[in-house]
Amino acid sequence: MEIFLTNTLTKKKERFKPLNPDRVGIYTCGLTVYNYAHIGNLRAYVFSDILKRMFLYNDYAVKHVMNITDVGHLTSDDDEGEDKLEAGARREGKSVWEIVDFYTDAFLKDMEALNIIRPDIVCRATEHIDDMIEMISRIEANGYTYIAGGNVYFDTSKIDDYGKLSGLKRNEESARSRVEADPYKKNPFDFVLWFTRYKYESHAMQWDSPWGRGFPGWHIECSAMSSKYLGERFDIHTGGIDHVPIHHTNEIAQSEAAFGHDWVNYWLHNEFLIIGNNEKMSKSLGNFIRLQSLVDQGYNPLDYRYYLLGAHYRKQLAFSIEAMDAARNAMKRVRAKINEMKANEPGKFDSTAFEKMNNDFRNAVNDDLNTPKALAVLWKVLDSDTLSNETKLSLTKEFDRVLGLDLLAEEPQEIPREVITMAEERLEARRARNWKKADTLREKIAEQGYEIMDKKDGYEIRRS
RNA sequence: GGCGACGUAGCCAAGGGGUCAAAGGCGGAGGUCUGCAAAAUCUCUAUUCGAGGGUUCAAAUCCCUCCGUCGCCUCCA
Repeated sequence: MEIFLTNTLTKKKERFKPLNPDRVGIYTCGLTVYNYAHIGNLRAYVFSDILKRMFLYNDYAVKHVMNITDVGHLTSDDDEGEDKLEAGARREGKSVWEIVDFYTDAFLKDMEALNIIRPDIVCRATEHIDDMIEMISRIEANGYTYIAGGNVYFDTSKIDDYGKLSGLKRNEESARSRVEADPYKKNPFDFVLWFTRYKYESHAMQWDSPWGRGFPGWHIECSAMSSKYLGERFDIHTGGIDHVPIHHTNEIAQSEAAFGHDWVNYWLHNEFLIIGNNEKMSKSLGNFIRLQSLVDQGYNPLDYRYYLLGAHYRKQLAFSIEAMDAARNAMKRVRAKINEMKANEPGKFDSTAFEKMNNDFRNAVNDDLNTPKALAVLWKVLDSDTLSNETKLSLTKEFDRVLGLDLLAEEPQEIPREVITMAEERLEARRARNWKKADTLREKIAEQGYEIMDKKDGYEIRRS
C-alpha cells in the first residue's frame, strides 16, 4: 500500500520510502515547558500521533521520539530578552526545575487525555547535555564553528545549501529583521551552539563544557537527541510550521555539518490553529486556551481531537466554539450509533464489504493523512443500511486505530438512584395516561442533567 | 521589505483538468415515529467554488490581474 506525504524539503507530495523496509523512525519537536500547552500546541501532537497511527495501521514498526525542551531559551534576541524558564520561575516563585517538572507533567497528561499514544522515547534536553556537547565538538572538528564574545557560533557561510528547507535566500532583505540582533555574529543567519555569555547572572541552568560553563543553544538538542535514538539518518521529522525557517533550518545545517551527509528524508509540518479573531494563539500573547478550559466548558478532550481531524493538518484552522459544538454533537451521534450497533443483532460479517470500505479509509489516510475524508468514510459506514452491525463494528474498530477517538469505549453510565426512582414513577404515570405528571417528571429528570427517552414499554436514560 | 499559505453552502470542511448539476459533519426546514417530546430515521438545504480575464473540446481545479484573509522572518506547535 502506497503512502504519500507532503515533504517540506521538496514542497511536494511524495511517495514515502522508508530507509529500512517496514520500519519508520519519527522525531517530533516537543514542547518548551515553561507554561501549559495550549490547544494550538496540541494540534501538533495530534498530528504526529495520526502520522504514527497511520504507519502502524499500514503494518510498519514505528519508533517515535519526542523531546521536551526544558533548557531555558530566550524570549527575545535583544538585551531585554529573558529566559523563558527563569521568567516562568520568577512568575510563580518556584525554581526552574520545579517549573519544568510541573509543566512536563501537565503536557503529558494533556496528551493522554487526547488519546495520543505516548512516544516510545520522550527525552529531556537537560538529560542529554553530554550528547549535545559531543555533537558540537564534532561540528567544531569539522570546521563549521567560531567563537566570539564567549559563545560558540555555527558559521552558516560554510554551508552551500543553508536554508534549503524554507527556500530562504541569503540576501540583505531576508536578513533585514535580524541584522541588529547580535554584534558577534559574522553572518546574520549564524546561531549559537553553546552559550557562556549570559544575559542574566542568575541563569540557573548551567553545565561545564569544553568552551566554558554555560548552556546549549536551542537547536542542538533536537539534532543530538534525534540522532542518538534514531540514527544519523532517519525517516521523518515533524513540527509546527513556524519551525521551518529557523529551528529546522538550523537543525539541518548543524546535523549535516556534523555527520557529513544528508540527515532527514521527510520533513512534515502542521499549520497553525488560529484563534477566533484571526490571531495566532501564542503563549507570549497570553491569549491561549488550554485543553482544560474546554473540559471546563463541558467538552470532552476527544471532541477537540475530532474537531482537529475534521480539517487537514496542513491548513490553518480558525478555532471557534461553534466548531467545537459541531464536533461535540458529531461525537455524540457517533457514540450513539455505535452503542446501538452493539445492542442489536450483529448479523453476518461481510469480508468483501469490509475490504472495500477499509480500502477507502486507507486510501484517505495514506494520502497525506486526509483525515476529513477518512471521517467521511466512517460516517458512510455508520449510516450504511447494507452493512451488518458486525461488519460496521469491525470497520469502526479498524478505523479507530488511526483516528484514536476511542470509539469503542464502554462508557458505564451511573444513573443516580433518585433519577431512576423518578423514571419509574414516570413510567407508572404514563401507563396511567397521566401525561401531566409524566411531563413534570421528565422536566425534573432533565434538571438533574439526564434525558429520558421513551421506549415501547419502558425508557432509556442518559446523561444530557 | 523578504518568504509562504488561503478564500468552496448559514457554520466547519474535503476535492484540486472530465466519474463534480462539488464528499462528510454541524445547523436549519419538512415527513415518519411519539400522548407530546427525545432519540432514531427519511427527504430537502451550493446549476456553483472571492472577482474579472485567459488557456482548453472540457476549469472549483491550470495561467494572469485584482480584492480579501492569515502565517513566518524574535522564543513559539
